[in-house]
Amino acid sequence: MRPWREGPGDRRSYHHGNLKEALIEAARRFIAERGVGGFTLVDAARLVGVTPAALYRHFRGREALLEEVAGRGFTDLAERLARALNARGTPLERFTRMGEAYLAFAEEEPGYYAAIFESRGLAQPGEEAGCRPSPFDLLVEALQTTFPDGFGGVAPRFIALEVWALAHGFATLSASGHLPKGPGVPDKYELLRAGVLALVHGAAGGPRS
Amino acid sequence: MRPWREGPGDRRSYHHGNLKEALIEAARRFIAERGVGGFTLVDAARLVGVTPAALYRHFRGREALLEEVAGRGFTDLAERLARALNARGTPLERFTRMGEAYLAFAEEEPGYYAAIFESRGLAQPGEEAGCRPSPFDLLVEALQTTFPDGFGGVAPRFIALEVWALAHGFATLSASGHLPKGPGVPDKYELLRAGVLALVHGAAGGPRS
DNA sequence: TGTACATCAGTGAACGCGCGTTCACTGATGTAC
DNA sequence: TGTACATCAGTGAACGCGCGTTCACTGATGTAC
Repeated sequence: MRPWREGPGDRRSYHHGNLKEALIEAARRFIAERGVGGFTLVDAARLVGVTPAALYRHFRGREALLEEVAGRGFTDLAERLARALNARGTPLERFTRMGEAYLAFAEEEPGYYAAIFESRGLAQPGEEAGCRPSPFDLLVEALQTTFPDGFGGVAPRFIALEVWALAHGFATLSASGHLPKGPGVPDKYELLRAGVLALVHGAAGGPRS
Repeated sequence: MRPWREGPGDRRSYHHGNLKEALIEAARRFIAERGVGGFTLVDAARLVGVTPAALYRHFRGREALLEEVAGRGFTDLAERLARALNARGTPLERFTRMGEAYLAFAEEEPGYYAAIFESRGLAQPGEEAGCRPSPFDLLVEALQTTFPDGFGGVAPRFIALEVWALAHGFATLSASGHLPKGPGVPDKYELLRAGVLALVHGAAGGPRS
């Protein structure tokens, strides 16, 4: 976490040149370390090598910066999911990789992940129509194309909520360190894969005994 | 949220008499409203009708109070789960009620729920042996007695992690308002019930097609 | 029952700190001529 | 190419605020005699 510009003797210029992006990046890192509540404008400005007041040239305030971070995270997540879904492989393989991409995003970008759920959530892509599909929409779509025979009369949105809750559960439990770890213990990727298959097939078949 | 003792003219006595309990109660409420990070000693003291300094007669500091709240929540949750598990009904009914009790706890006691996951988690009942079983232990035990035939070679702890992640996912998504609500939409209780059944049977049977 | 006194749970004032935000300012940039 | 000037992105000092924590204190309680 080296500041963009070093100490006062070392600054490249009076103008930063890329301050808005640098502040968003700093916020993302601090939220990852300390959570949304622990994030502070003063820290972000210091990391970037700028006075706290400089921030107000680019954002209306703390809340606006957080919203911007959440927006970036939202877009990033949607892109990752879409990429996994559109990759090579059988529909089931691609669907499985989408789940892995979700967990990987939460693990690699905990700042984004926290910011997203603090503000907007996963469902609303934007107010106006014509936007890119939201992560949740992508999940519903993926379920429909991966399992064209349906789920025994159960709505895809219902299954999507199950899958999403499971993935979110593993993501948050893992982030807070509450998931057991070790050599013989299955990790969250394995757990999610098995769980999603069970949810998908269990819904179609119902109880067996 | 009326203070325990009203304004200065109205105080029952110089000594509060029940300050420790009252502070824990106040903390629980404030954490429920604003999260662990948003909880403040000053607010808790004010709600109870006492100087912030009075708190230090009963707790070493903010962190100690939070730990106490987490401990209460941990015990309360374990009791609720055990009660659901030991009630009348078939094993499956009791197991189902345990899941409902978990969601109800997270909904009715969001302060406890947040405090638990901020500090200790669900698994460790205490350092020394001979403690009451933790909520997670209860879940594993319930799975074993409810499904004595096992899960097709899958370890009960594996299934327990799946079920727990699903329940935690619904609990947190619901708490942050990210679960769709409405007349025709299934609520989290219904979702959890269906999901748990799918997880349990899906694990035993594997993919069907 | 009444008095002296130790114990202890509160008070209230003060502290140092870091926060988000504001303001008048100044240094750098880039455009017009 | 050189100069004047408008624009704008930063500075730095200051603000009011609420926080957690400390300290010497004081009022209430309960016990010993």
